[in-house]
Amino acid sequence: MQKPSLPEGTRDFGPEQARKRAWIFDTIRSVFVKFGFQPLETPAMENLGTLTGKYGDEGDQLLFKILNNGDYLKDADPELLAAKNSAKLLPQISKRGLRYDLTVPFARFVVMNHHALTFPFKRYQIQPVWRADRPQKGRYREFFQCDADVIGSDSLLYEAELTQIYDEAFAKLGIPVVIKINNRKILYGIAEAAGIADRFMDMTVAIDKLDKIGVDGVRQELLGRGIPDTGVATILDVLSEPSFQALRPVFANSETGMKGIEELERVFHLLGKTTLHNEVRFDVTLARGLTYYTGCIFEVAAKDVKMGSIGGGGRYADLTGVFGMPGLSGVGISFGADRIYDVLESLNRFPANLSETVPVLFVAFDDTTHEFAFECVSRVRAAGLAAELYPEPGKLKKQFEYAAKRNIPYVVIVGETEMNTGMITVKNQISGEQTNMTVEELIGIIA
RNA sequence: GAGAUUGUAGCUCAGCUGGUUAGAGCGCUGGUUUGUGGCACCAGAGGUCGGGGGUUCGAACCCCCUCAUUCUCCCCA
Repeated sequence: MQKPSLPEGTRDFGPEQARKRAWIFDTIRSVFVKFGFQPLETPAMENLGTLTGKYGDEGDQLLFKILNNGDYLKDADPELLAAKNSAKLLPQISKRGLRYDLTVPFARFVVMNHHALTFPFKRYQIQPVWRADRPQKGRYREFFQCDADVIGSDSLLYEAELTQIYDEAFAKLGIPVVIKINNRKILYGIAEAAGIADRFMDMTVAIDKLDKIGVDGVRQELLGRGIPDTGVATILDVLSEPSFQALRPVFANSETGMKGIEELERVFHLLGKTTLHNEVRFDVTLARGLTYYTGCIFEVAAKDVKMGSIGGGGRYADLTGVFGMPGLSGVGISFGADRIYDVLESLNRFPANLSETVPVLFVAFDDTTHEFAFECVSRVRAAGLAAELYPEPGKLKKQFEYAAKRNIPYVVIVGETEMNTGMITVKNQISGEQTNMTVEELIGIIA
């Protein structure tokens, strides 16, 4: 007899948790639908070639690979095997992997189905993704993402609308957030102004850490990455600017940087015509790791809770290009459902009524009354309402304890008297009040 | 991949510098109540002390190995 356990970084979700999670998904989905996004589902596994090379070297490391079926070593190169060369051996023993995010499978889907799609194509997708990461606070190896992406339009309207979606969804979820916006073009402009356009990636990785390691930390990081003193000075100077408008003089010689400012200007202009519940803030230090972002980038942080970002996204000018279909611009956002769950739990913001299961439980004394109770419970269900009948007639104590543990607010007692008169005894579990009535009257109460 | 942390009953945890039959609270089962849950009281079940090896007269406690957890770095939702 072995002790059962779960793989590292995965979890079961009991009834209570599953209800709360369903509420999160339903809430987010309702906002997606309101903005005209259509549902999409893709397989848990993709061909490995679809996934590799999309998330950088580090991302490839974090992909879960699926071992081929059957005699998977049959075609393996003996030399590679002997040399224990895992990297080169991999394609010979694994041709599939678990999806790492929902964006790349979406791009794959669009390329495969572009003939049947109407552009701009707006889809939402709520499914688990897997990363072979080291689990820690707010980080799991299996977690759900809720994505909304538009592909086939470069209109900045969508940047504004996706911001609205974030704002509305988090308002509905009851989580106060800050929605941070930046633009990769602005980051590139800074790199150009600092004369280190070729070290763009190094720069973004470094300044992304500002709120974590401080100005001095960023300076060390930049210098450590081999960026010259003059460049570092320019970069640190820019980081203190709270407004993207102030960057205009810096971008005097950077066409890309100016374009970034114009894009943000347009997005904020549109957002200015609506009312938002949460703060939307330009943040020059927002960089985000994924390599394919080219325009606006988003990140959502919960206020008052120490947690990594609970949402992120951005514009990618050419995501489908790697699948042989260049020129399709896309923009999307993602909600981290598992972290949102953790935030709601620590904020104690889940709606109270989520713990209620069914409104009424029928209990009986013997086989005869049990059968009559079965008729009664069926009539309640026929009226479209949820109801349960305790499986065994007999001791009331046991049946009442069951009702209490299940948080069932009404218990109907069906005995000989009730059966003969048709007047069932209905007990309100919260007030303790007990009254006789017909099944129809009960239906009226719980409806 | 690197570092730290924790692992004792179903759950949360005590368990002294190594010393007899390893404890508590909650939960669970039965009873006080064969037409009434929460409260109270009574009784009871439940533990290879994560696993393996070692030191010792003696190990939950010390040492080594191993597995797992949680957290930090890297990176990310």
